[in-house]
Amino acid sequence: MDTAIWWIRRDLRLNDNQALTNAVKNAGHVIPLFIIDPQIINSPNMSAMRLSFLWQGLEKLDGGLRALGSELIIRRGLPSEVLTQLVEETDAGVIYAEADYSPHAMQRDQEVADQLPLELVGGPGVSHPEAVLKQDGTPYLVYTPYSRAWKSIYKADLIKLSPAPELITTPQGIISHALPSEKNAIHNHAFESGEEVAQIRLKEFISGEQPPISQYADLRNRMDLDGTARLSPYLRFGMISARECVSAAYQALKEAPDDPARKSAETWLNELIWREFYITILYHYPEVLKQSFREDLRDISWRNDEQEFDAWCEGQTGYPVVDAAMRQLKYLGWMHNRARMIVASFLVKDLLVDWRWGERWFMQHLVDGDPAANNGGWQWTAGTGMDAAPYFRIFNPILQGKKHDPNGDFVRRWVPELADVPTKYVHTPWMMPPELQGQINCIIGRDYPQPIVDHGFARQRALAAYKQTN
DNA sequence: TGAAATGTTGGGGCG
DNA sequence: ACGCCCCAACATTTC
Repeated sequence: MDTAIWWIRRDLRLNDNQALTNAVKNAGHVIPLFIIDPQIINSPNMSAMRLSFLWQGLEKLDGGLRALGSELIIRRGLPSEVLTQLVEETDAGVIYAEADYSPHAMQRDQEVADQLPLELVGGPGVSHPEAVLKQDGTPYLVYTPYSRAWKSIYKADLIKLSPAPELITTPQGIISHALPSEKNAIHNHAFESGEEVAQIRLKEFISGEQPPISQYADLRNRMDLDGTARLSPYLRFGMISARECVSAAYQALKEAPDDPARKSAETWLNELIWREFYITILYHYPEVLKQSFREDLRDISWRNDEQEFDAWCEGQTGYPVVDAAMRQLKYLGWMHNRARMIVASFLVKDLLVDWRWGERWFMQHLVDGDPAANNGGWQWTAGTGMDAAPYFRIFNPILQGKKHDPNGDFVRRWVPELADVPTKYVHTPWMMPPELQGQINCIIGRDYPQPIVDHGFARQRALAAYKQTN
């Protein structure tokens, strides 16, 4: 077996890459291949920013490969056809790829495996979806027991990272297609693509440079601060491995036995395990992409008002925190985790819009957009998922703003109309006395919208709508 | 990884 | 000195 194809999908990295490691170990020649699958690229759920992030990530990967004596081969087409063709061309004896458990990927890989020697190794998370199960062999549906079982299986000393290869030998003269010409159309300053950036970000986060991990538990909910790791886009494309992140979390836990730091490391580890939980759920229950997990909540009479949905999308609801977050999403292709919960609760509960509308909008805009985590998050907020928030848990956008953006800096940054609103009114600008509105040249209803719905009223309406299905 | 409604307690003003 | 009321602060229940 002299030639192996390393089929790259969501593992754009050289470090701790089991597919790559296997290929290098078991074959003299390795062909790193990325297939531009028109089905994925042209999907209505694709985001322009996510695509740009991908193209730029591929360029970075190509650079890394060239430093090791190799290069990235790019082909366009249906994966099974492209691979058949390339195997014929190069006489490759095996294809290594990192497993991907989303329904679309599983079907694609099955088609390939039916015709070609495909070896799936590793995966998007630390755990295999079949590995963490209850005594009776069925998947956990509640997070806490799941995480307990997860931690008892994947202990710190079990996670051994494999270093990047020192040399990759790739046959010369294999035809590679160019990346699309619009690949550099969007440059995201908040999330520069590539494995190198991801590595730096993880190290800074752990060592406590910019957002100190020792205060993560306290600061992670502050929308006005950079209290989170901001690694989600890199995890989404495997520019850093989940194993490396978990390993780093364990390390931080070991080195910080006292409280603020210890609790922070534990909290971050749990966030990573939430990711594993949702990957596992989607693997066992792929139908959650189509409908609510809970059967008793499948026929809520959503209002689905298109105008209100548009106002939500564009950050024009009149609730400053909601609008700031939605504009942050559009601008950065990323939203703070706390903000995701707030805007999701607002859409689903206050506006009574089907959670799937919000799920789709997020997929169309998030650089880190991933079906498992995104669906899990939306079903959690809507109360329709497993171990979800109870239906009566309705976020108050004003209180959430005051609590998690206490000075209003997050609002002022993303909603410039409100830049001069004093902190007292920054989360309730419609309460400003008319004189003040004139003074700062921010007339509510003219320069910034009135709230499109009264939260108190909307809350009652949501409770009634959810109760009706029970 | 909520918020609102309702219940309880205790200090202080006051007749 | 006493009972009464008010209400903030906190606790519990409910959605």
